[in-house]
Amino acid sequence: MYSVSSFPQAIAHIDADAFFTSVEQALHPELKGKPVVTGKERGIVACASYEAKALGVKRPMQLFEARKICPRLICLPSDYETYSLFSKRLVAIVRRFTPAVEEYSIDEVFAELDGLRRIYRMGYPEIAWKIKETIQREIGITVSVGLSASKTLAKIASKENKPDGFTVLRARELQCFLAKTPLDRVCGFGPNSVMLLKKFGIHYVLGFIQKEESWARRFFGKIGVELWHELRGEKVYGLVLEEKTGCQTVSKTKTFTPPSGDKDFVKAQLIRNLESALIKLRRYKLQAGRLAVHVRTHDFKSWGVEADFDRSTSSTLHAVSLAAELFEKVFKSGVCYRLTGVVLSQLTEDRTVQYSLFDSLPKIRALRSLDRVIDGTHEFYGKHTLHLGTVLWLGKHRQHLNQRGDLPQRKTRLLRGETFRRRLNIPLWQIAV
DNA sequence: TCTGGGGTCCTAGGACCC
DNA sequence: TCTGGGGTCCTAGGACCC
Repeated sequence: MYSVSSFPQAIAHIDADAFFTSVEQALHPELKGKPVVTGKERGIVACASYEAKALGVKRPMQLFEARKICPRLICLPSDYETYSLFSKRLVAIVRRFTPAVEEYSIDEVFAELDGLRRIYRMGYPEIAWKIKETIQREIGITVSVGLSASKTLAKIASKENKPDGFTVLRARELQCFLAKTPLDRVCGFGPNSVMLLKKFGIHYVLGFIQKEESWARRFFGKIGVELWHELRGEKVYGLVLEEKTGCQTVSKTKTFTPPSGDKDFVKAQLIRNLESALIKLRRYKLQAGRLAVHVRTHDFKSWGVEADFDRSTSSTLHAVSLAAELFEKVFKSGVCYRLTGVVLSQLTEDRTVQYSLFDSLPKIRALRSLDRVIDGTHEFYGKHTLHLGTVLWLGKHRQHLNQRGDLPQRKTRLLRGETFRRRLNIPLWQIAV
């Protein structure tokens, strides 16, 4: 099965160890050696330092739970902008060695090393080691590196000796190595695939690749075949070298406890998500052509529907009518829900406005100016200072939610009609949309 | 493992057409 | 009333990733 003694290609996977907390520790040396987590803003552990992990803190754990386990725990809010800067520096270092670099996520990079041996006068493992060492020296955080013939194998290898790991997976060692590699190490095998494989008596990766290719296709579809080849050291997935061009969707979902069957309340949750998603959309100067609305019931069943807007939009008041329409389709009375969410898709840049024959230009302009006011108010007074009236139904449960700390302690005043208009200083007809 | 939030991609099945 | 075969597009749902 593996006749070649070494792979013709070499792909390195570089994975930063506990990235967010490592950055914090690099920036604040007094945090080094201490149990640190980030995620304070959401109340769950987004990332735990190895010191915290050693004490049993895991991701995603509720913060109060984590504090129970470890009273000395240092909780920090996630500072994504700083982490992104570190991420860019890390990528830039790898690019010095080879132009074939994929930014897989904020803390992971793939690099193709083919053809570099002659330039650097060293083997692939030595080049990979040099990259690892340079990153650690220059930005002060450790990374784990895996080197093999395919992305999937390189990723398995980088996980092997975390943190600060360095694992080379050669063709001749593959069989031995995969005989001990559990299935969930494979990027692409989630809980469902693992469960199915175990039903066939397969518990390690070697068992999977010893099956026929047709078998992999039959039970695991396209991805199954791709992984089957990748795991045998046959490269299927190339590196995606293009820089990421913005996002393809913007979504916002939120779970609420306890679950509720109150239609107004559930709808208010949904509209609030819509507001948040649109704020984000406008911040990126995008507009959406399509909206999806989804809910999850108390017993974790999900439903969703989607539809196109009559024209691309980033306006809250414009979007809300379609959201309400879709909500009617998806909501069933007598059912308790625990989550609502929206997904905005078919995103385009905001200047390419498509006016239909029946759109009134002044009305569109009015909606835009209203959104500017809304965004400006949020910047000044904080998010969700201004709401659509529907959202006030949240107030029905406000007291209860406040006890749980789900809502900020803030007085809400209903601005309607004349007061609203005067506050915002916009002509009355603009509000009556 | 009793489950947070933001994403991407795949696929089965229905509608509709020839 | 039953009815072939094939194509495309769309929708809803699921699996998986970080």
